[in-house]
Amino acid sequence: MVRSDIIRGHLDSIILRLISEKDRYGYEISQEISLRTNNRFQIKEATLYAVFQRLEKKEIIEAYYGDVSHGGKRKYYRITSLGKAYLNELVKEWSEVKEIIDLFMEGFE
Amino acid sequence: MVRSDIIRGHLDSIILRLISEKDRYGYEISQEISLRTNNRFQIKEATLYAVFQRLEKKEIIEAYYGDVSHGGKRKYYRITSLGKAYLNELVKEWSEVKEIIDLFMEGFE
DNA sequence: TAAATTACTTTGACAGGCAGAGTAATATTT
DNA sequence: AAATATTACTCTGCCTGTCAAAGTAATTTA
Repeated sequence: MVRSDIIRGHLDSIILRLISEKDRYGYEISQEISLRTNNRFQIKEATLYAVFQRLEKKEIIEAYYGDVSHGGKRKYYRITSLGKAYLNELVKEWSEVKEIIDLFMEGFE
Repeated sequence: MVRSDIIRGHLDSIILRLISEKDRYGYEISQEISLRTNNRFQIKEATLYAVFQRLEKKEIIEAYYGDVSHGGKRKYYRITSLGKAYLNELVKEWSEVKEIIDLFMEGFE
């Protein structure tokens, strides 16, 4: 299980990337992250909804209520065009971050 | 220039890695990071010295004063054996983090 | 000798992430 | 039918890492 403070800062990217595939609601995203990472990483509820608030405020995503549910009312998020551009930047940034950290980490041992 | 909140959490790794090569002092590390990343990343002074304090408290590094300097008195840091083990973990963790984030980021566009 | 550079320290603020507690609706079990 | 589990979202208050800003001090260069 990866520490969450090491993923910190990349949550926007992960969540946006999932929403960019298709509109999704919070609980679904949480499950999807656990599934795809094989439980090596789990996002905490409080964190997830904080990310939504942040991204919505910046108009990177927008919300609407779904009609069906198997529990509490689902709030779906879709990515805006601003969000798409932002995600694009984040993806580029990620490859730069990898390069930079690898500069130091590679060739160890 | 990479945002520092995206590097956040990896500073311990970067700094420890540099100290593990040889004993180093703060100002030197700061210069070395700028140099190796070609100024794509610069560590802020306040941050650097906060990292030292944190790592020293956890006995991951230890300090001693150097004799020569070209300015203020140099405080050198060396990595402890505990620190070596810790760095080992961090390096492993980094490759896991890369894998996980790539799970989401790859195949975009 | 004044200014620039090298070198370290401290304080207070901010932002992201989290534990914990709570609300609500639907599904399952008893 | 009632109790319990699951699905689904929200809010408050705390913790930690990073940083801007300001300061101290010694050495080098102009």
